[in-house]
Amino acid sequence: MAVKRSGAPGKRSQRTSGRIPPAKEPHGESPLSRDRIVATAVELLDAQGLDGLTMRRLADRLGSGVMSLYWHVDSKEDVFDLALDSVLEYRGPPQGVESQDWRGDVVHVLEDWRAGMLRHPWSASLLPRRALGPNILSRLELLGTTLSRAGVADSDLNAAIWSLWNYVMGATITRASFDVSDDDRAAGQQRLTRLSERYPTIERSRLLLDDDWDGAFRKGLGFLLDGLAPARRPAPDATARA
Amino acid sequence: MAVKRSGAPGKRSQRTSGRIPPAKEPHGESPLSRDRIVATAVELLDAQGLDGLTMRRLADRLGSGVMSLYWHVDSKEDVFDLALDSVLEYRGPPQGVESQDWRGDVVHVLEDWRAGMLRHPWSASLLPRRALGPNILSRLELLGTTLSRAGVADSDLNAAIWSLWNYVMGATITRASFDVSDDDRAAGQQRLTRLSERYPTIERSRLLLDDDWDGAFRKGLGFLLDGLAPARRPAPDATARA
DNA sequence: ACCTGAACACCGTTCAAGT
DNA sequence: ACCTGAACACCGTTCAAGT
Repeated sequence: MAVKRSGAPGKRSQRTSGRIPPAKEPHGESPLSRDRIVATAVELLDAQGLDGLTMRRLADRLGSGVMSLYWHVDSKEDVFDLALDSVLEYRGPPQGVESQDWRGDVVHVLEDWRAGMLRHPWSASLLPRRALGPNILSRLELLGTTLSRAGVADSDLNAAIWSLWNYVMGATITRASFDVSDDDRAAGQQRLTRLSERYPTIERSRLLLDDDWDGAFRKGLGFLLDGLAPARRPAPDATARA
Repeated sequence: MAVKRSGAPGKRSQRTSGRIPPAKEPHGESPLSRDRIVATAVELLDAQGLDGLTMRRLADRLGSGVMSLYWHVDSKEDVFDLALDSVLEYRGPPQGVESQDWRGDVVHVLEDWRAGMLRHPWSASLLPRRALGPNILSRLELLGTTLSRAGVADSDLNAAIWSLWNYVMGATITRASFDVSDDDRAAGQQRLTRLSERYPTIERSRLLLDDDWDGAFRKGLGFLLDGLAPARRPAPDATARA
């Protein structure tokens, strides 16, 4: 029964930030560092996918021996956690402004989230398996404040947050996985057509051929937000009506 | 660039069904068969999780040499596909009845789906990575017909199906992953509390402590269905309006 | 403080045989 | 038709050393 560690700081917590780099970070044979390892891991994951990340390959790319990595990093699991969190960093939007458009705000937060994950297709499927890192927590926080400011009642807040989380994660994981090959989907639909007497409804609606992922994401999100709207407290200036 | 095969029948498609078993399937050293391999793989996955499935361990459990498996099965990937689809089998509900309660119907379909995946926690996270097997297609078909019968317009049908799919997948994957350890969530919330100035909203709402998964699932699904309701065509007997 | 190679206990799969 | 062991090219990580 593997127990997931929730991001314990690790034995040696060395932060590289705050010290001036020796003016030679770009390439060259710079010394190993936690940050460099994580950055290279992300490169490797982007290029080769989840299975492509290997401690040995990672060391190769860094021009070091495999075991050198283990000085900076606890395990391969650790590398996954760090890579994931580094990729989900969020540069907040103009937070000061009190927007009037709550729907637009929520949509923006979630589309940014989705886009961030799709830029690193391995990240979406990795995320739910891992402990929630600081960057994920701050995205959840942002979602929470946006919804709260939009007027969602406290008693509905958690359910609202999780329902949006579920929607975004489901959509993004699905999209990132299917995106591998469109031929596949076409082949799938063809198979469907051949079996149209078994799956008449989704065959008729051409469910597997619809490739407007962004549009479908927005439309479905619209449904969910429509359903969420009544959960909002009546705005101060609106007529109260249960 | 790994290409996902969409369930091609494989070189040797041998169906065991339709022949009378030699009256000794239960244990004993029955001969290897595709079905026996798949069943044992599911056992192993249930017991040890995704990483626990190994061709070598699988062969051990079956009392055979490793390479014997490869006669019945193309690869480990193949085993995953077969195990997944076998677990998602759907014994349809009383299909004949024309229910009046479209919401109840949809909720039932989706809760059954979720429950099925949670019975095999590895299945949810595996599903989106794989080609859609026949059993998944028939669940999508069932969802489609239920929505269609409920009156969802054809032009909204695909978006409605995918939004519900996204929701169910996101919820189930999240639940199946977090379920490993509750201590973790508690620890997470404690860390949150320590950092409450950074995440005040979700700290206050105790987002990470809420452990009523089933309730949250149903409530969020309620939001989504509320939003979906207007997408229905006015029922024949209702007053048409917009 | 940081890096290393040898070694261990594993993997999935190819291949050439066995019955 | 079905099963097998040896072998290959990999894994992550421990350990005992090196500087």
